[in-house]
Amino acid sequence: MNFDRRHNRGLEEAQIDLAQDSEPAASPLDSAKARQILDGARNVFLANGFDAASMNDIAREAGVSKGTIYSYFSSKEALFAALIREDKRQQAEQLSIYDDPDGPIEEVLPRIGFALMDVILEPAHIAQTRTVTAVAPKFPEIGRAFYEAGPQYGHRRFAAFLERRAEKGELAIDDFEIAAEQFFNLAQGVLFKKMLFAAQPKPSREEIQATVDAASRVFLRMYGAG
Amino acid sequence: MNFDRRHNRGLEEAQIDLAQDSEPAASPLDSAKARQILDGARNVFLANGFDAASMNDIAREAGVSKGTIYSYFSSKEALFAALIREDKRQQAEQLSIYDDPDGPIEEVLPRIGFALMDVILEPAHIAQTRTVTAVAPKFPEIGRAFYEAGPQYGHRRFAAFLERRAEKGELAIDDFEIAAEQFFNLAQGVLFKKMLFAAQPKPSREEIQATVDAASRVFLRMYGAG
Amino acid sequence: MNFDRRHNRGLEEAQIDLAQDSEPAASPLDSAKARQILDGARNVFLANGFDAASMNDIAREAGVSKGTIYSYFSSKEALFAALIREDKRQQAEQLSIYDDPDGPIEEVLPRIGFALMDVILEPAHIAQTRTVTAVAPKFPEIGRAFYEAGPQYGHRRFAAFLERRAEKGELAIDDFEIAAEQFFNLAQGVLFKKMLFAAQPKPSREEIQATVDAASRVFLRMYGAG
Amino acid sequence: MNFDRRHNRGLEEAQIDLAQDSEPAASPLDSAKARQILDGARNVFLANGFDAASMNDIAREAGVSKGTIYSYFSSKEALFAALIREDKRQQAEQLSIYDDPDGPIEEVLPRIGFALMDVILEPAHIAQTRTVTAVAPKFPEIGRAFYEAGPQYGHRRFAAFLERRAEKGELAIDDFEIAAEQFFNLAQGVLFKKMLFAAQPKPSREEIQATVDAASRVFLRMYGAG
DNA sequence: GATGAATGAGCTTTCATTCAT
DNA sequence: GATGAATGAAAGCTCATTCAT
Repeated sequence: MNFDRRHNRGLEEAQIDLAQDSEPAASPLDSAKARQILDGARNVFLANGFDAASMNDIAREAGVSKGTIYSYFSSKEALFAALIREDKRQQAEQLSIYDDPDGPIEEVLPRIGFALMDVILEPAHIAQTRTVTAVAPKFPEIGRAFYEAGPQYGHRRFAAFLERRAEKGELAIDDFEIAAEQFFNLAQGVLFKKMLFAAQPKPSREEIQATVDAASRVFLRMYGAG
Repeated sequence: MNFDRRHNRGLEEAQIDLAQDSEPAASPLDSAKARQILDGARNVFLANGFDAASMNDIAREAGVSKGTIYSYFSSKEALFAALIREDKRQQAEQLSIYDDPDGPIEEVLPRIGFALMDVILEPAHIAQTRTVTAVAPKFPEIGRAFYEAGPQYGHRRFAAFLERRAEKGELAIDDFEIAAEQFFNLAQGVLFKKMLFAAQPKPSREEIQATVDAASRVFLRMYGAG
Repeated sequence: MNFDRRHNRGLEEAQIDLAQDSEPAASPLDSAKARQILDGARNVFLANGFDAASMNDIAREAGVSKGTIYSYFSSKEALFAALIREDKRQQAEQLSIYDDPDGPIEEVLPRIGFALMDVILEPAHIAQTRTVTAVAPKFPEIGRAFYEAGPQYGHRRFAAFLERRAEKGELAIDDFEIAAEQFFNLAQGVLFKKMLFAAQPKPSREEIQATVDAASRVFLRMYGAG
Repeated sequence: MNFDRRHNRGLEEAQIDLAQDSEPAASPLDSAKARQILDGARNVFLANGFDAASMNDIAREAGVSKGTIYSYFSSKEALFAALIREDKRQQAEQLSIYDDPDGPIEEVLPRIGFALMDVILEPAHIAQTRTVTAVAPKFPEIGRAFYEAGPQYGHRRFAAFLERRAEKGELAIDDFEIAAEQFFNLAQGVLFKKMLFAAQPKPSREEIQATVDAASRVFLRMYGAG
C-alpha cells in the first residue's frame, strides 16, 4: 500500500550518480537554463543545507518555475547531485594553478600554502564542505566523490610537486603522500575548523600567512634537504 | 492563527542560549524524564541531522509523548541546543583523562595522540561534528560554543601539557598553543576528514597508530629538545 | 535516485489489504472520528472516483484537517481500501433480509427480485460500482473482493433459496447457481446498465416491477415445476 | 492568469459535444495526425482511465508533441470526447456482422450469442466500459451516447433479427426489445461483470459457449415457437 | 504546422506545535 | 504531569495548458 516513501530521511542510504559525463557536449548542464537553475540551487543549498533548502526557494532564487526545475532535474536529490558534480569538477580545475612555480622551496612552499588556504577558506567552500558532509551519511557516494575530488586529489597533486622537488635534491622525503597530507594539515592550522564551526569569519591575509609560515617551518625542518 | 514561525529556515540566524546553567541544581535537565528525552533526541539528531530529525521520531525514540517533550523544551531548537550544551560538557570531561601521563616524551606523545584520535574518530563524534557544523550558519552560538568546548579546549589542555614538558627540558617550543594545534592536525592526518565525508569507516588501530607515529616524528624533529 | 514514485498510475498494480478484521472490536474504524472521515471520503470518492477525489475535498467534506485523516489512514489508497472494506461488509448484510419469505414461488419471486433491484439500482450503489470497477485494473484485490462480496455472494444466497424451493417441489433446477445468475441478469434488464452509463436516473417502481415481472415469467417458464 | 479551469473535477457536469459530424469530409478527425493522436489517446485513456491519463503520456504514445494535440483538440476533455465518439461509431459497425445468418434458430441463436459475447468480453471493450462509466457522472453526454450506440443499438439490431425470425414462425414473442435484452443479459451470465471487476481474465471459448448455450435454452423455452 | 520549454495551481503527504482530557 | 489527537502551513512533485520559435 505504502509504495510511496517521499521523505526517506535518516539512516537509509540513497544512490546518487556522480559519474563524470563521458560526452560533456550534449549534457543538459550546458543549457543556459540549467546553468541558471544550478546557480540558484547552489545559493540555496549552500546557505541552508540539503534538507532546509526548499524547491520553492530554489525556483525563486533561480528565477524559474518549479516545473521547469523538474524538467531539467528529476528530483531534488538529482539536482543536488548535479550541483555537487559540477562543483567537484571546478574544484579540481582550481588546483591546477598551483602546480609548478619557480623559485627555491623555502619561498615556494609558503606561496603554495597560502594559495591553497585562500581557496579552502573561501566561505563558499566552507559552506560546501558543511553541506556535503551533512548529507554524507545519506548519500555516501556524494561524500566519497567529493572527498576524492577535493582533499585527496589535492594531496596527490601536491605530492607530485614534492616528488619533483625531491628529485631536484631540495627535499628528502620517504612517503610523498603522507608528507603532502602533513603539510596540508599544518597549513590549515586552526583556521579551517574555526570557520567550519562558524566560530570566526574568513581570517585576514596576515593570519593565513602566519599559519602557513609556521607550517612551512615545521615541514622544512622535517623534510628539508639542507 | 499563524503567529508562530514554525519553519524558520534559511539565512536568518536563530538565537540559542548556550550559557552554562548558573544554578545547575534545579535545572529541568536533571530530571530523569529530561535525560530520557535528551538521550532519544541525541540518537535521532545525530543520525539524521537537525532538519531531518522529526519530533515524532524523537518522541518515539525517547519513549515519551510529544507533549511531554514540549513541556521540558520549548521548541525543537531549544531541545537541540540543550542537547549540544550537554554534550559539550561531556566532551570537556573526556579530555581530562589524557592529562599527565608518565614517561619520556617520545613514548608519551604517541600514546596521547592515539587516545585523542580514538575519541575524535568515534562515529558518534563524527556524527556530532557533521550535525553541529551543518547548523552552524543557522545557530552560530552552537557552532562557536562547540568549537570552544571541543577543539579549542583540547588544544589548550594539550598546550598546557606541552608547557610542562618544556619546563622539564624535553621540548623547545616558542608558542605552545600553535605547537599543540600542529600536533593535533598532524595526528589526525587524513583520517578525520575521510570519515567526515563518509569516505571510509572508522580506521583500524594500526592505521591510527601509524598516522600518529608519523605525526610524532615530525613534531619531535621540530620541537624535540634533543 | 528516484526511489519516490508518488503517482503510480496506469498499468502497475498496487497491493491493497482487504482482509476482514478478525478482531473488529479495537479497530480504528470504530472511533467516531474514523467514521466521520469514512463518511466524508465516501461522498467524495463515490461522486468523483478515486483519482479525481482530492484529500483536500475529503478533509473538507469530513470536517477534519488533512493531517487528521493521515493519522487514521496511512495514505489515500489505504483510506479508499478501508472504505471499500466497510461498504463490502454492509453489502453482505443488506442481502440477509431477502432470505426466506413465505408464499408460493410465483408471488415470492417477483418480490425478491424487486427488493434486490431496489438495492442494486440505488444511486449510491451505482456510484460504488463505477468507482470500484474504475480502479479494478489498478487495485485488483479491491475489484475481486467487491465482486465476491457483492454479486457472487448474492448469487449464492439466492441459489440457496432456489434450492430450498426445489426441495419443496416448486422448482426443477439442474444447476442452482447458474439459475440464480440467470434470474439476477433477467431481473436487472436494461436498468442497471442504463444507470451505470448515466443514461437515466433511478427508474420508477413501476419500471422496476415490470422488468422483474418479465424476468419472473421467463424464469418460471424455464424452471417452474408445474 | 488563472482564467482556465484546469482541474474541473467533482460534481460539476461538463458539456461535451458528441454529435456526429454533419460534414464529415473536412473534419480534423480525418487527418492522419488526428488519427495518430486518437490512437495514442485510446491506449492511454483505456489503460489508465480519464483522470490518470496524462497529456504527456498521450503525446509520447502518439508520437507527437503536446502542442500538436492542442492544435487538434481544444482540451483533454475534448480529446476524450472525440475518442469516445469515434469508438462509438466503430462499435455500431462491428455489430452489423451478426445480422442475418442462415440456419434454424436453435443453431443460429448460440452462434450469434457467442459472437456477441466474444466482442463484449474483449479486454479493450471492458476497459472502455470502465472508462466511460467512470466519467459518466461528469460527462453525462458521453455516458448516454455510449450506452445508446452500444447496448441499446445492439438490442435494437438483435430485436430486429428476432422479429424477422418471428415472422418466419420460429419464435413467438410479444415485445421484441425486451426479449432481445433478456437474451443479451442471459448470454453474458456472470462473465461480463467478473471481468469488469477484474475478478477474472477473459474466459475461455468453452466457458463462453457454455454460458451462451444455457442462455439459449432458457430463451427458446420461453420464446420458441415449437 | 509542429515543437517542447515554461508555467503555476494543485496534488499527496509530513511536521512542529497546541491543547483538551 | 503526561498524553496523543488535531491542526494547517509547507514540503516535493505533477500536470493541463500556453506560446515563442
